[in-house]
Amino acid sequence: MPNTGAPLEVIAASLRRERERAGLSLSELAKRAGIAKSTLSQLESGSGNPSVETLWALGVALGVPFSRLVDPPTPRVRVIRAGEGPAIYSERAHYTATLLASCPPGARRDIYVLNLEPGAARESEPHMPGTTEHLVVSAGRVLAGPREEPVELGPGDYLLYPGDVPHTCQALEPGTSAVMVMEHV
Amino acid sequence: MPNTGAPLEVIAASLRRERERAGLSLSELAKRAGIAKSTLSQLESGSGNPSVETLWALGVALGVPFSRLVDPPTPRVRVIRAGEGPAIYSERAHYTATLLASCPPGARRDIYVLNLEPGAARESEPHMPGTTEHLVVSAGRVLAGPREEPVELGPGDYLLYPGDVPHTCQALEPGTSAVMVMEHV
DNA sequence: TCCAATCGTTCGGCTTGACGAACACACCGT
DNA sequence: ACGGTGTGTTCGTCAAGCCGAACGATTGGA
Repeated sequence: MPNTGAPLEVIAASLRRERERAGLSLSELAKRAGIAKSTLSQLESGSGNPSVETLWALGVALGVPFSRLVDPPTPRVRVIRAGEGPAIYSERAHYTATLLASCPPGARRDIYVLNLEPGAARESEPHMPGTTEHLVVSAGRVLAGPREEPVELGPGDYLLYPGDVPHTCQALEPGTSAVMVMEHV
Repeated sequence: MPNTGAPLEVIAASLRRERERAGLSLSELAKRAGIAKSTLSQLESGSGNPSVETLWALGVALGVPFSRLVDPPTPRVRVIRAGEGPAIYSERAHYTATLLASCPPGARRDIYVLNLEPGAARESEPHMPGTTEHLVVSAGRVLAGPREEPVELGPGDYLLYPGDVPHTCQALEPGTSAVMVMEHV
């Protein structure tokens, strides 16, 4: 469920936050971005519906990526011990996925720790279009990737593959574990 | 270097790409998004400078996050074997960071594999404001986190901490390795 | 005290994005 | 052949974003 919240208030808040963090005055930022300071004033006050070019110029002048202005910020510190955290089991494939960092507003990726045992492969149907998966093996050996062209990986190996096509993930040794970053770009 | 390329052509291309992927006609999408199809037509043709509300409505109707429309897409499959790939060394701290997936347009995260040996801690100065770091330990033990409140982690443990304040990372056992996701939200 | 500079706000104007209707075109069933 | 429905386009009108200037408020120095 992307696009949470009303964009205009978020933009207003983000704009003011980023500007103050940069230590710029409203006038100074407006000058650097090449827009009228009246425009910026109205934007920060929540009134107004900026065009993309205006927002873009502000993002450049602030030195922050565009999306920082339209998505709210993120939390602070968190620890999830091994074995803790929300886990997803699959008895069919001896498969455990622990969700470490779900996709909060402002991010577009999930981070999992996978614990796999040899046996039936975990066959995944396509996810949301545009998804890509990053896999880094911590221990053991896995056979993973697109269903037509899987790749065998060992400890330290890294694999990038599209998540919006059928793909597979299978342990080749006991005690296999890996880190997966699922990206919803 | 955020915000590459002119936004309007990117938006035009993204809009058409996402619409065709969703199997929607221009008229149908316009109706679902609650905007005039003439507006959408001009947007996809590259002319026009849409307001945020317009783009937002289109993002919702397409079921894609806002930023997908303003940033270009991503590649396909890649493998980086353990020991390969661009590595960053630090003889002071017995520290090796291998960049697996840099931050291409469309993504806002870097993925590293860290190989650490006990010794001097790696002290990091703050990165770009808004950066957060995710750390998953593969083997060994590490002491990492904000400089004032570091956390000790073992295999499978996960840690989230802000990257825009001073932080540290130190191996407590030989042969320590971890996966780090540096996020530039 | 007074002046100058900077802050952020508010007020007419010009420009432009968004809308709806009309348009040409392609396809399908009658 | 002929309506009928779908596509995506172009045109004129209206509303709104953006701009520049003027404004009151605050600060610091002469």
